[in-house]
Amino acid sequence: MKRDEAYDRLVSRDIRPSLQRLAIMKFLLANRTHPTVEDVYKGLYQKIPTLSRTTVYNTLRMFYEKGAAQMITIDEHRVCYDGDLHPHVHFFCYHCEKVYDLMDEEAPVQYRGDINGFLVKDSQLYYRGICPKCRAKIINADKESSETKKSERFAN
Amino acid sequence: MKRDEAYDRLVSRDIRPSLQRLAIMKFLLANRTHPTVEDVYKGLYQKIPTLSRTTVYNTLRMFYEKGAAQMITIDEHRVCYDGDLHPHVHFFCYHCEKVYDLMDEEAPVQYRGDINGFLVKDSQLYYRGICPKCRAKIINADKESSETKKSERFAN
DNA sequence: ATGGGTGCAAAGGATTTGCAACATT
DNA sequence: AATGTTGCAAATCCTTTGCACCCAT
Repeated sequence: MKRDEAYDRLVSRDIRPSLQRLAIMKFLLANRTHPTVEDVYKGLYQKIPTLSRTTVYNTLRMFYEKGAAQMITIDEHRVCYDGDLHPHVHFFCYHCEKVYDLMDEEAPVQYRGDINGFLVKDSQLYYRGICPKCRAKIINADKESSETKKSERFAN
Repeated sequence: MKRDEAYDRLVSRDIRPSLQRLAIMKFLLANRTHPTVEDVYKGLYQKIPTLSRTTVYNTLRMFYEKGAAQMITIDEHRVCYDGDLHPHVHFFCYHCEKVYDLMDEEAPVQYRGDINGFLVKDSQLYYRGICPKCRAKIINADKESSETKKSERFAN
């Protein structure tokens, strides 16, 4: 049984466990929804009213740099983070703009180290498309209107 | 021998080959350096002085949506594009901030279609780390100074 | 007192939007 | 005429930076 996963995650990566850092890491471990900076900030500033976005930005970035979190750039508009360090595939729905895990899909590569002189430190496998919920919505929406929908902008 | 690869690429994806679109696609096919919007704009506005960034933004995005180019979000700060449609691995050096192709690496997955209800339209495999040139530079730089360098910010 | 951590306000920069002008069929 | 395309200017929004304050050692 693990005592404090967040605390351990921090100290094992040489990150001093300040109040804010612990709270942010706890949030990351409790919310496996690939939160953005804004998500983390909003989820936390009630408990920590003095929290600033700057701290969240700096802290999440540092978590990534120290290997304590994954940084996900699947969404062109904003970065999000993942406390789950196990390699897994991410799926971005460009209809609802959410990021999903595709756990069943194997993430075949997670190379580290040297590849032809390139020093690989982390890797990400991204799929993009439309999630099941949005597919269902789109089918219904299509029955009612004919205006251009986001899903239709993409080639099949 | 191919007549006009750019033209063919456009019309085959139902994109009307305007002057600007042709120029942008030509640029993409001639410059396999993963150009950003700014790169394309700067490379073209001498020949097409009236060209606007807006058009480059809109056009590159549309190329992606129509399947005429790859959109690469490996760099958190800006999107870049790739006229090469063959699946291949991209490497981002967070020292020089350039995107490289890792052609030797196989891109093992390029799934399309339905995965557990998720409709996959495109996929990207990204590696991040330090490129050969920057590794060499860093080794030399380390001999001279001891200030914190970008490469040192990342855990090993 | 010294260095690390935090937070505010401002700056920076990439991308999008609204709309008018233009081209094309 | 109608529709699609382009481009300017403004707006938006994510992220970073500079700096002062605070806290812990």
